[in-house]
Amino acid sequence: MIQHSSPDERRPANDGPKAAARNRAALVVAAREVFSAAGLDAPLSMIARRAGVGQGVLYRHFPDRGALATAVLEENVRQIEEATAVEGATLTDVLGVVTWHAVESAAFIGLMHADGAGGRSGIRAHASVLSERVERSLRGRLPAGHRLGAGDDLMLALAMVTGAVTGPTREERERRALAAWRLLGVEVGPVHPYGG
Amino acid sequence: MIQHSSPDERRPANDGPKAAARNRAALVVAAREVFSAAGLDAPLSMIARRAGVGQGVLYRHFPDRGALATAVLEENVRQIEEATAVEGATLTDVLGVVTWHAVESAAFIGLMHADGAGGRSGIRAHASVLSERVERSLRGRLPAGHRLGAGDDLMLALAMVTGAVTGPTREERERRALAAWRLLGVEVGPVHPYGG
Amino acid sequence: MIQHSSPDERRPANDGPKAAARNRAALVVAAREVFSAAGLDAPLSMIARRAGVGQGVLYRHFPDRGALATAVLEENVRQIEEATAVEGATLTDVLGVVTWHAVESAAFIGLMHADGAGGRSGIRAHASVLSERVERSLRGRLPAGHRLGAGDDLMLALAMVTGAVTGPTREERERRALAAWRLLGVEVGPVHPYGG
Amino acid sequence: MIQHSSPDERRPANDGPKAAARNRAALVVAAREVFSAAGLDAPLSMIARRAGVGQGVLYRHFPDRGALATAVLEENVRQIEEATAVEGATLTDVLGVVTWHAVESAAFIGLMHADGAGGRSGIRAHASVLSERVERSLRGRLPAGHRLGAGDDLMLALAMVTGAVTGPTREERERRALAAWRLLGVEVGPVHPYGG
DNA sequence: AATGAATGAGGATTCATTCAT
DNA sequence: GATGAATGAATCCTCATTCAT
Repeated sequence: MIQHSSPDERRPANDGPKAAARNRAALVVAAREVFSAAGLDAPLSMIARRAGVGQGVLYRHFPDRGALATAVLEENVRQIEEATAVEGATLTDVLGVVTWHAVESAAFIGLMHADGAGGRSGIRAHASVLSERVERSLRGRLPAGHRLGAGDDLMLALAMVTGAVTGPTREERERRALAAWRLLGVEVGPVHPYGG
Repeated sequence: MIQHSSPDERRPANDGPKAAARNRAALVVAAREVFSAAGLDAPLSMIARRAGVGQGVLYRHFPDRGALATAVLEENVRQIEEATAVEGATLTDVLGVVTWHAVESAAFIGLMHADGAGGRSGIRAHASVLSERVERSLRGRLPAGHRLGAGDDLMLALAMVTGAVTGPTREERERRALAAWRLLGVEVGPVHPYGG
Repeated sequence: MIQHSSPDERRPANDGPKAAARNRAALVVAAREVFSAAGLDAPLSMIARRAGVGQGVLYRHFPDRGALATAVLEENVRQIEEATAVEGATLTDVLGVVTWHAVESAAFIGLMHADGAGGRSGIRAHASVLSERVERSLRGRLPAGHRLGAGDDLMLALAMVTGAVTGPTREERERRALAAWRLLGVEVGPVHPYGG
Repeated sequence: MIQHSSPDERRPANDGPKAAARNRAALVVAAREVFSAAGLDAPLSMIARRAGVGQGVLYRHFPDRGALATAVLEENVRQIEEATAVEGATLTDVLGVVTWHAVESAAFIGLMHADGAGGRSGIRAHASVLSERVERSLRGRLPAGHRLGAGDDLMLALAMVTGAVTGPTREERERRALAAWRLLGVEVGPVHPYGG
């Protein structure tokens, strides 16, 4: 057992427990950015640094990489559900929000549909639950007789669009996402973060 | 100086230059399998082991991970081009071959279209060349007035299909690939490795 | 995936495969010393450094801490068995060797008898096998009617002696070991590493 | 400056100074259990949690791990002294109590005799004082001419017995302790926590 | 030309300790 | 006086890469 002490070395501010919620949120934001920029394998230390917290805080809030990734997806889904809940929202409107998230979280939104090779099954498990929540949101706004109404076509189309979303810049990714929807003959509303 | 080496230390046979080509091929095969099973981040040592060669041989043939990944894609492309060269091949036939490779190399075929964030730009650079070769092959068999004839639609569609290819088993992945093509209204021939 | 390269930075000598056996032995020696001085929880990096090898070498030879500890015990047992095999060796002689190892590996020889709380069960499992080998060695030299001949008394006595072996210096530990045997009324020969 | 604190953030009751003594006692009990179950290296946070207090409280009462371990031993010694103080107590009676503690605190009672390598010298220092108190207690009840009367034999025997106390269950440990005393030819009374 | 051991940097993870509330 | 979140150093462990043989 080695003691880690060095009791006098100045210590950065400790904002106390009040910071907890703020830190968690900062971590989710940082994770979205870092995962998006550096891939799902990005060093967790990079995320902690970007969030302005110590490594320990990251681990306190998220026991592992999967929990962090899941939290980002969870946040995406929450916003999609909010958009869906808006009075009079159409499928077109909701797809705009979904597309925004696909574009923004490009690097790993695909996980929501992936369940295959490559380990990471912890993420996948929860992702499939999230996927169902997205499907429920979309299906609730799907007009009768819509061309994506049959079988799995709705989520398959979403997987196709997110799969096609690549490119170095946000603009390029959005361009590709819209082109993909067009190819599927599906109308998409303005690409927004949420509600509206 | 003291003689340390004793001539009996067994050492695997050195088959001379003949082995070189065989080793290279074994590495590409092993890489396809390992990347597919364990993701693009799989340890290179795992690939060397699976190929039955030492680590050094891997480095002799492929200076870095990207070169290896590229070699796998290169091989895919070569087979697609062969299929295209067959007298009387239709777009439908060629798409069957393309789809086979998409299904088989699911884990990283997406790289062919990706050029964005996430490092690995070495792979991306060459991948884009390969992508163009695939496009040339397909476009040569594209009937006038085909719905994917305009702009980037052809490669976008391919990106969409490969993006939708997920799932733990080969069968599931093939099912999804075919469903994706169907949703795009494109006919696909039998899903084969190459020509025929 | 992050590359760890820095291909020019001078690299310490690599003596090649020939060093493998030497390294393994150096690690066992270093482990005995370090475990003995700093306890079973000593940083493995300290052992690697003391052995003059990189961390990776340690892990190549011993996948985990338990394997290393076991290797030290294994070596102890081997020497005890050698001492037993000497023509005409008496219990008294063998106990001298056993005592030497108890004194030398004080910090963790106790593991050979411990099987209780505190995790580390990987070590314990193998240790119990080693313990049996020691018992077999001793029992083979146990005169009929010896006071430790009944039941578990032989190994219990050994546990008692090793349990009593404490102290900062080798001399102090040997003094205590001999005092403990005396208290048990058992004669012990000269305290030697092995054979004779 | 903006008011961040909202008065509704629930905060566990602060029972005032009265709680201090209760907390200290709870910590000692928790420490005995945790050290016993998880070893002397168990995380301090685990002890605080088991005691039902915050980490800070642990540090208020015990500045470091050693202080906590010492407190547990101190408590053991106090009980042994109480047992000794009983009118008419014999060595046999007192050894019963001593044995109970040896069995109960198996994991670290050995510290009382250890003073050697392996750091933790803070604990050792105080432990040696405690060791002397135990010795005084026992010696006061040692009949003239007892076989453990000479030199250090009394404490050596105790070290031997505690060193032999291993095993996963309390029963197994007690069995071994009694067998060890028997092997030393020393009679031991009923194994009890304290006095009587 | 091949083998596979060695190096060591980098990322993951755990706790001891402090401190705002 | 108590709580428990935050910090960050230390340790673990894994490979990419080199190189003696």
